[in-house]
Amino acid sequence: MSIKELAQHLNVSIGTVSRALNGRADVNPETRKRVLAAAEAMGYVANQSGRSLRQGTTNVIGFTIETNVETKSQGDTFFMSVFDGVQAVFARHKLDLVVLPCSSEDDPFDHVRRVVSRQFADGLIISATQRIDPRIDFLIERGIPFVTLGRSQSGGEHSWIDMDFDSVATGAVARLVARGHRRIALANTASGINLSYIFEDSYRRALAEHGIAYDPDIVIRGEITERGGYAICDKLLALPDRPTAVVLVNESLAIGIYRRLHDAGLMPGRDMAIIGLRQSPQARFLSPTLTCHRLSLHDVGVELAQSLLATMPAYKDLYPQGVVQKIWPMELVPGESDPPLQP
Amino acid sequence: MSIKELAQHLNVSIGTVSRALNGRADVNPETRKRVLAAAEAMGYVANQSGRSLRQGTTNVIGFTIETNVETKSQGDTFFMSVFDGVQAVFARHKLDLVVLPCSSEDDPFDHVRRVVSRQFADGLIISATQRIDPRIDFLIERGIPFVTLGRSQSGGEHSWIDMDFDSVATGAVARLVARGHRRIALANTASGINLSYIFEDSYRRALAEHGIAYDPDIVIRGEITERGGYAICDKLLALPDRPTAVVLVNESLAIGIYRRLHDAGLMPGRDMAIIGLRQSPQARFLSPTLTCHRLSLHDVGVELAQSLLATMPAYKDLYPQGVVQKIWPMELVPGESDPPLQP
DNA sequence: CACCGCACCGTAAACGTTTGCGGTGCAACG
DNA sequence: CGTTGCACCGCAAACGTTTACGGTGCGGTG
Repeated sequence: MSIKELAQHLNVSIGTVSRALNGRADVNPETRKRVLAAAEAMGYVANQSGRSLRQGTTNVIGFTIETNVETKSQGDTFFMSVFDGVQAVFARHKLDLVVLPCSSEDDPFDHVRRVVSRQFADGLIISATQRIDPRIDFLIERGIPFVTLGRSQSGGEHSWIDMDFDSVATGAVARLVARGHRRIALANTASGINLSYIFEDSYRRALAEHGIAYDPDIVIRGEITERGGYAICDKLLALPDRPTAVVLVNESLAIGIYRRLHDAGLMPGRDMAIIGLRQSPQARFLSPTLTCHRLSLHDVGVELAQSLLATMPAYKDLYPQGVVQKIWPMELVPGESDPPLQP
Repeated sequence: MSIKELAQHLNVSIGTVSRALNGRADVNPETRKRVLAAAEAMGYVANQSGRSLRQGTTNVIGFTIETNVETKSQGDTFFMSVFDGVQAVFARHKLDLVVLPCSSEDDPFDHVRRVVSRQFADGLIISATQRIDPRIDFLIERGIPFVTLGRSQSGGEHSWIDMDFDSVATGAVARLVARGHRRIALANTASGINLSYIFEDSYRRALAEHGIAYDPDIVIRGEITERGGYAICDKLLALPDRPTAVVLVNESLAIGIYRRLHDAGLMPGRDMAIIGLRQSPQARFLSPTLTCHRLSLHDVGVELAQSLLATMPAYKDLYPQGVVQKIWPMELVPGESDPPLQP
């Protein structure tokens, strides 16, 4: 079912059919109606390869994720919610979202290079940014429109959306200090993801502001999974001078930490104050409830999509915001896991 | 950087370049080496649109998922593991996996139709199969190679992989009966997903085998989320003749059920026996530990990929298994959540 | 009546590949 | 030396679009 068949069925030239379908001006309204009707009836839809060969554009946006659940995971419904927001925007422009998973055996840089050379997409959304991320320099050099979900120190000016981990870390420390805590641990991720640096820097700055000395012994890095949380809590409990509170870089850790405390006959909150990151469905159902932070991932997705379009020449007029670098606010949701310290 | 530039840089015809790169026989080993070296050096890689326009093939496999987290979908971690297995197979054949998320505002059938008409992929993996699933008939009619993750009653013969929910349901009932339970509830999903029918049928059959009457009051359907679990448990606790055990169609429910029991001053296991479905990271860290079922999602992904290739003409010789319809075993992992009933 | 402008449409080139076909040159064979 | 076979390579068509360009016919204007 090619445009040629459709054309000779209608007794017009293929040029006219193409113009009619693409909404060009110089075509008789009457014939346009005929063409549209016939296309609908015969189920014609333009071949994507032919079209993109001619126009050099695919109408596809790629979203890279990493399938390494152990170290990079963001929680169980994180990406699904973001995708939903992204699609809400793209649907209005007849753009299709495709997710390009980078397998755990593959290198993220190689992955992006392959994606680019295969010309899958007109634009890319990159997640899990590293502190030094060669993908960013590469994409800038190649002139591929892209946005990252997460900041980086790499490369030149580019659009990114990130969450306000700075405020979360400093706010959590301040809140714990106000509640009498002085020995505040940090549970961080061991991966090179930029978030881990931002989070730890802010944590250290907040400690300094409250006149608390930084103690590397209570900054533990590990897998940001339930199992990782268990292991991290294990190490904290083994310390001679046990911390009274811990700030988490990821809410999945909370599950494991709760479990480890229970196994030691201790009670989360009372025996160790805990502040988690994002209000995930699981964290919401912990007992005692986890103090964490509200965040609309759907809206993050919307913002990602709009920022990407703003960098694409074809959509510049519709989204004139230019380069956007936005830190998304996270609002603290008080729970029962960080009560005032009992002397 | 087209094949033409590469060719005139090498002083050969584009045909020769193409043949050299594609490993055809009738090309001088010496020139092939030159071509490969030059392609590598100049960073040439064949334009996908041109190639697929000519050959009618994209070397891409699509995997549809639904981002409607509330009702249908498994979470991120479920699919990430599956993707990883799928890619392990595809990588050997230079096939690329792209994930095609169906937004929560979109209809899954329309989504698949758009995917097909856009000619994104040479083959498809379809998840979240409905009991009656028009996508299956559509794909068969169009002759698109595909596999489904999940059975269905629709359409003709096609390949599918599914998990052994039958054995899980009957095994769970049998185990609970052996431990003294007679009043066994079922927490099911309210969506039209085929799994819910299979699960409930098996549950009813198992009850009958043990001479227990089916009671619709203790079969509760709702969202398969933590919140859904809370609501379902709410209903169970409100019943005049409270069940002593509950079988779950999804392990996320367990989190909410545990929470609801705690809120009522009850203890999971002791006051209500619980058997979950899959051994997820969250479920593993519940306390008391959840009795559930082990399952290698990576292997499911591998099987999905192989079964799909078996239906594609180009790979038939490598994967000669034909139509495969496989029920994947799930092995019970005993936990503390279903102890013998105390009289 | 001659001319112009305009609305509409057909023609054909171009996008980057792959591949069947034919052609060249060389070695081997009779 | 003539013929054949073979290894290798160039030529050009084809895939399905989009789009610049030119052409036709018509109504309107001078």
